Amino acid sequence: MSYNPENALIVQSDRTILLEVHAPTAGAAREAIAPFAELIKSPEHVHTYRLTPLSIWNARAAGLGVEQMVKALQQYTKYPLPSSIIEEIETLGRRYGLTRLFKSDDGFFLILKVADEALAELLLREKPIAPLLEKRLSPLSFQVPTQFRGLLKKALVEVGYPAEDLAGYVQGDALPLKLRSTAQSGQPFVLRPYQLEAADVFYQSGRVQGGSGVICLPCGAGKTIVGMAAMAQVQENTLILTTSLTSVRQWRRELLDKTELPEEVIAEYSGEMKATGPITLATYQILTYRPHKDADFPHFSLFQARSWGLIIYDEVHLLPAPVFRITAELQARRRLGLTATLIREDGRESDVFALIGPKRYDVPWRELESQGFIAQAICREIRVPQDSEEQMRYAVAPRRQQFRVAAENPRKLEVVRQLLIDEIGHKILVIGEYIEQLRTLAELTKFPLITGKTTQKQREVLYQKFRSGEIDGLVLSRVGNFALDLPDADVLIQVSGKYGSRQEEAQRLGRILRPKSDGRTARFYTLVSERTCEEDFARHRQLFLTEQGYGYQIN
DNA sequence: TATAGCGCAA
DNA sequence: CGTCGTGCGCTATA
Repeated sequence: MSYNPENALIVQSDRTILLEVHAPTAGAAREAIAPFAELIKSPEHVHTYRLTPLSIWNARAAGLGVEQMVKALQQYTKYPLPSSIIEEIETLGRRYGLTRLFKSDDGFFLILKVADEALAELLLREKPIAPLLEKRLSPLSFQVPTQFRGLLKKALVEVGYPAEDLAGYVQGDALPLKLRSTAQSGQPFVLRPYQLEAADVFYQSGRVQGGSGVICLPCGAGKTIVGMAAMAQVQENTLILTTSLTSVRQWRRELLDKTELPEEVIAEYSGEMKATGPITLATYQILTYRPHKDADFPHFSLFQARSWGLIIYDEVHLLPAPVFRITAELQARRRLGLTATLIREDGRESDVFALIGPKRYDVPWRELESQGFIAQAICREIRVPQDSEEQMRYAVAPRRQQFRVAAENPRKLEVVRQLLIDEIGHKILVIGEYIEQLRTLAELTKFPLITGKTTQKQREVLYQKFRSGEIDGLVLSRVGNFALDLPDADVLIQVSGKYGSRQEEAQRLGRILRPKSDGRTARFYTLVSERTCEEDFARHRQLFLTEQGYGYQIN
C-alpha cells in the first residue's frame, strides 16, 4: 500500500496514532480505531492515540480480532503501516487467551491451561506467578488453589499474558426478579435497545464467559437500569456498592419503581442502618471504614453475609484500593462494574481489567445523542485574559498556588455576567471549585449558593425552586459533581475545574444532557484563564469529551 | 432513645 | 498541591 493523502491516520512505530481531524475520513477513522486505541491528546487539528496492551486486550475481550484492528489501520492510514505496529498488535492481541482458567472436574481447585510449553516455562519463572501455581498437572496445565484466582489474573496481566477466565461462578441464593412493564410511578417502562444489549453482553445468555466485566454509559443513560436488567438475568441475591448515600437511596427508589420486588427485600447497609437482605445496598465508605490504621476492615464481613450471586460496583472508576483487594478474593461471584469513564486518575485501569473484568460494552455519547436518548450539547471553552496585576500575582505565586490564582481570575465574573445576558430565560448552573469565588458569583448572579455546608433540607428546597422555575439558576461547589438529585439544566458554566479530571468533566456535562422536551441544545461553557496552567488542565479534561466525539469550540 | 455536631480518613 | 465534600462512628444533649 502506498501514500494515500485522503486518509486521516498517521501510524507511527512508537505506537502512537495521529488523527488529522479535518481529513475527509476522520470521523470514520476515529470510530474504527476507538475500540482498541487510547486517546491521549486532542488539540484542535491533530489528535493523538496510543496502542496500549490494555486497550488491545479490552478490544480482544470484546471480540475484536487482531485482523480487524490491523485492517482498520490499513484502511485509514495515510502512509504504509510500520511493520512493527502490525507485529505489535498481533503479538499483544494474540496473547489474550493464551492462558485460560478452568474449574477442575471436582470443583476443588482451578486449572490454568497455557497454549504452549515455552509459555509454561516462562510463567514458572515469573516471580509473581510461580508461587500461585501449586502443581504441574501436564505439560500445558497447572493446578491453582481457588483462592488465588484473582491474584493470578492480576499477575498474568502484569506479566503480559491476561487470562481468559472460564472458571465460572458459584450460584448465589435465588431471588426471583421481574422488571415491570409499567413503572410504579405509572410511566410505561421498557428497556432501551442499548440497555438491553449491555445487559445481554454482560450476561451472554448464560455462557460461562459472561458474568463479569464493566459497562460504560454516560450519566443519564440509565446505568441503574442496566444494573437492574443484569439482576433480572442473574436472578440471585445481589450486593450493590455505591459512592454515596444519595446514590443508595436512588438505587432503592429505582428498584421499587421498576421491579416487582417488595420493599423488605431491599436492605440498606449504612452508618445508620446496617441491614442486609436479598438485595443489599452499601457505600464504599462503610466498607473501607477502620476503627484505626492497621486494623482490619470490620464491614468486609458484608461480603460473606449472604451467598451473593452478583456484586454490582457502581462508579467502578472510583473503587477504593481495599475494595480491590477483597475483590481479588471474590472472583467466583459475578461482578458488574458500571461507569461513565473507565479512566482512573490513579492509573489502576489494569486492576479493574483483571479483578472486575474487561470492558464489555460502551456507546459513544454522540450516538445516544443522535438517537435522542440524551440532549445535544455544544461545548465551548472561553479563554479569559488576566489583567496585568493578576498576571503578576500569578507569576510570583508559589507553584502550588498558581492554579488557584488562575482559577479565581476576577475577570471571569464579567464573562459570567455576559453569558447570563446571552442565556437569559434558560436554566443555568454555575459550578466552581473555590467557595470564596462562588460567594462572589452568587452575589453577582443573584442565584442561591449551594456548598457542602448547605443542609440536605435546604438543598431540597432550592432544587425544587429551580425545578419549578421559581429561580433561574444555582451556584454550586463540588456538590454539583455527584449530587444525583440535582435537577437538570440547559446551560452549565464551569468557572473552575479540578486539575485534569476527566471524570469531573463527564459528571458535569452529564448535568445538562437530559433530553429537553422541545429538543433544545444544551450549552456547556468552560472558563479558562489565558496563559496559565489552567489551559493545560483544561486540555486534559477535554480528552474525555473528544473521546466521546464532542468537538470543543475555543475562543 | 433519638439526634445534632464533631473529628477523621481516603 | 491543596481544597472541598462526604460518610463513618463517637460523644454530648435532652
